[in-house]
Amino acid sequence: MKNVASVIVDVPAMQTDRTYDYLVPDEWLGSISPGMRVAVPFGPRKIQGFVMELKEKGEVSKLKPIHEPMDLVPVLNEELLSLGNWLTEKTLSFKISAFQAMLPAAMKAKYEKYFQLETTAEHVDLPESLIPFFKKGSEVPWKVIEQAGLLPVIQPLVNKGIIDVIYKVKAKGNKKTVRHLKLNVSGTRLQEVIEGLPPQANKQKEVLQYMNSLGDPGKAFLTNELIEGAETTSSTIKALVKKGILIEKSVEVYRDPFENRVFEKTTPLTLTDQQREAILPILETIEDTLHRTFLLYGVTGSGKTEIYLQSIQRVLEKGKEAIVLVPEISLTPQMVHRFKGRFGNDVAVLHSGLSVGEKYDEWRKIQRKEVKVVVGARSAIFAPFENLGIIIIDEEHETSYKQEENPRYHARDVAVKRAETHRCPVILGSATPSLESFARASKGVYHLLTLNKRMNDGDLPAVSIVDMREELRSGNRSMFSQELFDKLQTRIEKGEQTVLFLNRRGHSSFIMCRDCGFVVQCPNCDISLTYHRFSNGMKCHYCGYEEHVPNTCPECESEHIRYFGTGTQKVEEELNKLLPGARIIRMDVDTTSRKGSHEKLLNAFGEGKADILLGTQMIAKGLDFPNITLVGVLSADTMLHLPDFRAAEKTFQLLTQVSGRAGRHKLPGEVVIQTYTPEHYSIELASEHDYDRFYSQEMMMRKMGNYPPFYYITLITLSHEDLMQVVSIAERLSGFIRSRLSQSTIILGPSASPIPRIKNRYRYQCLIKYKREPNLASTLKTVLDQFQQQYASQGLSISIDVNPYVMM
DNA sequence: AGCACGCCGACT
DNA sequence: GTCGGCGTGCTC
Repeated sequence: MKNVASVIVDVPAMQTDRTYDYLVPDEWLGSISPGMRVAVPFGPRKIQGFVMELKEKGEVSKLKPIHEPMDLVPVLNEELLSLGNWLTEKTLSFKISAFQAMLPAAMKAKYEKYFQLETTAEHVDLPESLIPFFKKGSEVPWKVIEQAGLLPVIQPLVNKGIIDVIYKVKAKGNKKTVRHLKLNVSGTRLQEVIEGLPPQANKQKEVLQYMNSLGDPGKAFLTNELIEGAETTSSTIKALVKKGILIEKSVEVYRDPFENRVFEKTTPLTLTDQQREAILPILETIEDTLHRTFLLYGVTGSGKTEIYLQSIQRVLEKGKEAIVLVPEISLTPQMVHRFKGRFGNDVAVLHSGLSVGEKYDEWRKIQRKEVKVVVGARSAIFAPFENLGIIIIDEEHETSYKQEENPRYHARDVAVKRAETHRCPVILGSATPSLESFARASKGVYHLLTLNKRMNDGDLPAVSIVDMREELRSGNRSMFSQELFDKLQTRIEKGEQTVLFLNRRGHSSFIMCRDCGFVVQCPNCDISLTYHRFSNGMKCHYCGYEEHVPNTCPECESEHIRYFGTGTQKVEEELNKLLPGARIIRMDVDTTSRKGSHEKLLNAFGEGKADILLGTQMIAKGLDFPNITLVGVLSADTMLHLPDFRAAEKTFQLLTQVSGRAGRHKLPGEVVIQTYTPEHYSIELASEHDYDRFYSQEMMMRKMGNYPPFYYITLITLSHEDLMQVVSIAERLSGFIRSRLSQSTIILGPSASPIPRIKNRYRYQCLIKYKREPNLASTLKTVLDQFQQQYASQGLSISIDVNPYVMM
């Protein structure tokens, strides 16, 4: 009899990253299976865990029983369980973190401690101060006692066993339910029942008649529905329930984030010759149930989405399911519309704009096989489909597909892994593919599909580069070049729309003294504080530290202290000054933080309610309005100077992306790029829409620098409160790694991280570059084992990022 | 991660 | 002599 369950417990630590065995109590036998969440005792606590397998015998003799199951059906199927193990190995994360990453946040357990009065001790005299708390029941949350400052009072009682500490595992409030009411008597007996009611119960009789009059007697009513329909009150209904004539039942309902929204049904468009050529190999792969990865390289406006849609169509016809990944912010309403328009209610949407509860509901639809297509951000790659027919990753080059916390996975890798198991195609789509993917396509690892014509046969917009140094020399100190300003003005006169793009990354406003150059820094982190207008304060991006803007320079007491950098607000102000009549919509974190505001602003712009759309990264993609004829990039080079070997690639991608917003329809588009480094190849080639040349140029740079795609990289970051400690540990660590890895592997460092201190912890890092390193995984595991165990107690922490995208 | 168990300083 | 500091080690 398999009545022992091995369980991964919810304790993300090196020492607990393994299974623990528990007894399955008889009452749950048969109803607990692998992939379910269970509440288990762990030491004195009670915590959540995932059942990995059922077996006959435990590893140890004394097994504790499972406290209770937390699911009726497994939340992780066999595929996802093994995917979790794979993920753990690839990313060197804890198993529990991998499993949790695959589920909606609502499924992460919450823990609460309670004080409980021993039942046998009920008549014991409690200290007076405690009596009010235990008056209502024998359980009181730990927090309540703590806040009342009574922990010292209660402690001795706990020691004496008069009061126990109990631990509860709480599922976060997730299921939303409504009450359904049904008749409990058959239609034929109903008249009898009505007649049997007391004569004064007129209202009750009416309700029953009403329910009877509406067709089949088994029909369920919502409470509200019934109250309205039968013109009655809840007390009447309660009475009927009490008499057992009506039965009441809680039924799970979904919160529908797209409630009351009609999606116009669309039908497949006729493909262009080029599109037909591109889709053919995909359809063949679907037909033959093969795994293949395609790189769909198509210029903006070339109709990639239609290829996705028609490929999915074929997959659905074969009775299979599809996952579509889109970048976090660009999970634009427009994208959702296109999918919902084509596939209607077969689509679930999973993205960060949804509440925890809404995400849970969408996930449940997938689990219950109520949908066939999921459109979502990174984590949607774990959608619990069992019969996957295709995985699509749109804007494949986007870095948001890499998770920057444990498990540090890349959705692209997971996609390929899942597609292998399901024997289905993966489509990576982009107008500016990542170097990694394009290199793979060139080597034939991926199959390259090219769309180099725009669907409307329109030309790509003309791009002009403005050298801002020249502007400065000729006396223009504003943030708009003459050219951009002129063009902006013409658009407004003609009633056409402009998108102004401000790249704020690495350019956030900081406070600087103009006399001595002093920059206000965070006391805990080695980074300058960011100016926030609404609070007139300065905030640290990394630790949240906040202080007021000083009136005088703390260093030289000069009063010439002001903020630098260009925020969207500042641009807006200047625009208002220069073009008083222009209507501007500003999109940044401040204006889009409220739910749905992102969409609202975009809609307003689409409806022509503004002349200028001003924003940061978030407006770079998805935006597709016919009246946009001008795109301005205020400073193209801000991210070029970040300590990141992908800086040029990111700049090129962003500029290309932004330029693609102009002239997508009938009107021709123009793009103005302002920069201080016009000669940089990423800017120059972006202006010429020349991906191929950019690719070969950048490949050369990567080759010279021994960076991906020529080398794989892994970044190890150590942090510690004590500078001397990190340095010496980092030295030992790099020595150890060097001794274990092959000769051809390059190990850089240890050196201070680009941000050498965060939250008062000093940070050192080692960068490993390798082509083939079979020992890497085992070496890194050993590193974690030895160093973490050795140093965790002394406050050291180690983070390992395989294929990092953020080097800070 | 928590939590208990266990061994050394400043207090009734 | 005890209360309590947090180092060490375990949790099926």
